Amino acid sequence: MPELPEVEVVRAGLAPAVTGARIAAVDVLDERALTRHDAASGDFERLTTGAVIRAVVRRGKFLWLPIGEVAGRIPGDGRNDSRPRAIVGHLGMSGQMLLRTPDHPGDDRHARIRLHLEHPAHGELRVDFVDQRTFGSLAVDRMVATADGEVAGFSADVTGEWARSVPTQVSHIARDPLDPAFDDDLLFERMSRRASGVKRMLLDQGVVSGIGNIYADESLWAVGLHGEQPASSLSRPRRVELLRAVRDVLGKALVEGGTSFDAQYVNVNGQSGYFAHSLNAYGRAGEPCPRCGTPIVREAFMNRSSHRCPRCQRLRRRRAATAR
DNA sequence: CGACTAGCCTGAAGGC
DNA sequence: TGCCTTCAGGCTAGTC
Repeated sequence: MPELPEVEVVRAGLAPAVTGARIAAVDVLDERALTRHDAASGDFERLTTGAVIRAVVRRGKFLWLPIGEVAGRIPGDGRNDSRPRAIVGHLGMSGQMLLRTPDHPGDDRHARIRLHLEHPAHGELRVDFVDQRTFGSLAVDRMVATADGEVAGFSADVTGEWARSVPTQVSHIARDPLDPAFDDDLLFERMSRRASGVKRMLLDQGVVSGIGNIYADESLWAVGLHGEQPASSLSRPRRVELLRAVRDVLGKALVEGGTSFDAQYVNVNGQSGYFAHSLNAYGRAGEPCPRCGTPIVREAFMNRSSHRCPRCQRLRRRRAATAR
């Protein structure tokens, strides 16, 4: 469930608590949480233990924590590679980053990885990576300079030496629509070359990141577009409209998620339904469209579901294609 | 290169 | 009561 707004809530909650903290110890409780960690680069525990967390950064649905040296020691493999590293995290479907006190009972059935931290101001604390369905993961990764030279993602501090670097695992992920460096014209241009449906494109993290099934459906509902409408068939004004809707939907969800956020408990499971009460199409099959009253329909799409209003969101075929 | 799909995974919910 | 199927869906790797 976590899409851009939920991941940003996690980032914003985590950042003040862990920035500047030293990783005193690491418990890997389930190796499956390290599926994206390249074992050849070194042992996850060894690469992280002793490191200091410099920031918490997000691009789309990816989070990363740049880590640096502490007390004269550079955590690493000793191969004298000075490129900075980061702990990269993806929450997958059910991942959570739970901020806890060190004495919190360790009875979490789905706790996969624990980071025991020492913060100069806040003392000892713990970050538990909890993930029921194990689609999420943590990894240590090298950082590379961003292709456009701009700040890599969203964080409070954009002046650190890591600010214009992105983990290699995230380098192929496009910027998200709320990123100040997002290139609107580049997106519109790429749409011209997309014969596939506009929803498929919205979900392609290499084109525009941060959007999942929920906010894709909501954005398409907002502008009255059918998800199977070929991206290349949209006029420029329609593309502009769609991007504006995406930003609006993500932004509103962010505000709502942010207001219901409890700093002591970073929950991204969607259980508290950050945005659930303001959904217009997603998950509302059979219920009246808030705009026209026609029942919302649910349709199979890419091994999941699409929700749309059959009246407001019609497929508009080109005249040439339907000529009889 | 773009387009598209299988597979990864667990727990809740519904049918019989 | 209990077994079975379906559903949730982000991402990667692979084919065409």
